[in-house]
Amino acid sequence: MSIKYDIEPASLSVQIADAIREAIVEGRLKIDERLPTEQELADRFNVSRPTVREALKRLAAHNLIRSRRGPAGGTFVNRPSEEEGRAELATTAALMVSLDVFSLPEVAEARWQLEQACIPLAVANRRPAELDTMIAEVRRQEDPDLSDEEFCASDVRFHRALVDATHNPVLRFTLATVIEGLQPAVNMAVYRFRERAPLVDQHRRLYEAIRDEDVSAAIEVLSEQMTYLRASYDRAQAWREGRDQLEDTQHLTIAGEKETGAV
Amino acid sequence: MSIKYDIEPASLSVQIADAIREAIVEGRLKIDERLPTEQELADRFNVSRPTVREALKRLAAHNLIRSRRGPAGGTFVNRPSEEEGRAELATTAALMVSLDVFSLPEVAEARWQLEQACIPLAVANRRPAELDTMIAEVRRQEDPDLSDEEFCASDVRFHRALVDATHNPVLRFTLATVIEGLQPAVNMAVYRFRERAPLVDQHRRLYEAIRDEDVSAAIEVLSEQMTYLRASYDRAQAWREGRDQLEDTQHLTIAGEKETGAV
DNA sequence: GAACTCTCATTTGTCAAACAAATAGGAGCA
DNA sequence: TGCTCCTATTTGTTTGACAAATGAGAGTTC
Repeated sequence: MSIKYDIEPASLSVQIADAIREAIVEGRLKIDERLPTEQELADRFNVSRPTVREALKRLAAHNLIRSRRGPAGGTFVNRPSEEEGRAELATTAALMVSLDVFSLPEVAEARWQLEQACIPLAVANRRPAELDTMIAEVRRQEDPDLSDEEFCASDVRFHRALVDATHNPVLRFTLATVIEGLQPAVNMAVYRFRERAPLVDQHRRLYEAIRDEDVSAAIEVLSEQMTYLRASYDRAQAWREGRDQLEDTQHLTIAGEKETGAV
Repeated sequence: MSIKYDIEPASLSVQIADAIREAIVEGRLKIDERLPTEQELADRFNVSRPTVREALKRLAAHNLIRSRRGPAGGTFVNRPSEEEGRAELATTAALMVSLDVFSLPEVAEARWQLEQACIPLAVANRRPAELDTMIAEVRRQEDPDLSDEEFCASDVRFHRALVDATHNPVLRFTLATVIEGLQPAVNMAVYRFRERAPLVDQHRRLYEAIRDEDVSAAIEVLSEQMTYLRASYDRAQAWREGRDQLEDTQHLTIAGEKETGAV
């Protein structure tokens, strides 16, 4: 299969997208610089405008470019922000776990090890802002009226604050995969199979350990939480596999498939 | 800025892409299932075929779909593979470091902590295959005739084998960001500022520690390597910042911008 | 009857020309 | 000077068409 991709040339829109992408990565197109107009690009590459537009949409899908209409408009090179990159990592990861590429216990083990790796730096570099966020989320999680969705979201924010406390952008970036991508999807898959109280208690103790600069205590709490979660994950994973047996063959209906009318 | 995105509706191609993406994620479109033809989609969404195609290209950019021509052709939902997901993470990360979103010392610190996190699992789960790969790469790195590019590539393969040894797909997936994305770019940025011999020696001792199931020794070697690299990174970072001062304003020339002739 | 070749219908890939919509800048005017 | 309106530019979208790939079936030959 991969051989086929080598011998037969990629479609024109792919070639053009790659060429522009390369120009951006190598710095020939600088950040915030304006690209030629679509018509000019079409002329230069000897293709039609729709083909150029397909290429640009490929790049836009990765947030490499932005477009504006009007005389001062055009297509511009986007400055890659850490935030947008994190979002892309997160959606990629969420897709994979939602389509069962990863099993829940695997996610649990990975998250455990990765968050553990953050503890020493978090203890060393944490600032009041992150501590405030953590304890605020703990208090929110203690509210029994909190919806399941909000509890899961708060859980994610708590763990993100832990990673933020390292004050290392690369760690924050990399762990977006598990914290903002995998964990939300996992949370929604398992929230029926666990209790809130133990988690909140663990969060509070984790906060206290970070606050008191006690690395080993923090690691201990984290291990405890992951041991607890692993049991829930096992139950949820079993349920997931059972569910797959009797999945109903839903007919294809794509959302938004209707009269858009006001075109 | 974000407000603007909320009030003004996204372009049609974005709306359609999101709708189809949602259908995939929610399972209404199953893996390897065939989507309606482009003309059918255009009719259903009440848009033209080029608009549908732009939407499909957005999804294709994320490897969510594939297309084939012919009677049995069409557009199909891709099974997301761990490998493709890793590639996407890696390219995203490589883009960010090549455009100076991250500083080299930050990358060093993150990589150190993250690889450390892999050591316990690697020691517990390593198999002969990974050990063989590691020692093979060490031997290759000892060859003084090896080109700089090949040495850097071997370095990446060695560290990837370390992560592979954990036999945890989520860890392998997540660390692709640093191992396959950041590290190659960093290597090319710093290879002039370090010696090979210490690195190869460290790699050999790291291999031996993993082989002998000695966690603390492995972590020790890793710390040593990161301490050594940090100095190189600092020098390279200083050079990078100096280079930015006098960057020449290259004129825009996009590669492949020529007569494609055989269209 | 089996196997081979050829034609054909289907579907994506690409092109061409046009209109719609947004918008910045300038002409005209008070 | 400052306001309004017009206009040119550029992306967004439509329509219609042709090119290229390719699987399936008809027809032919052994």
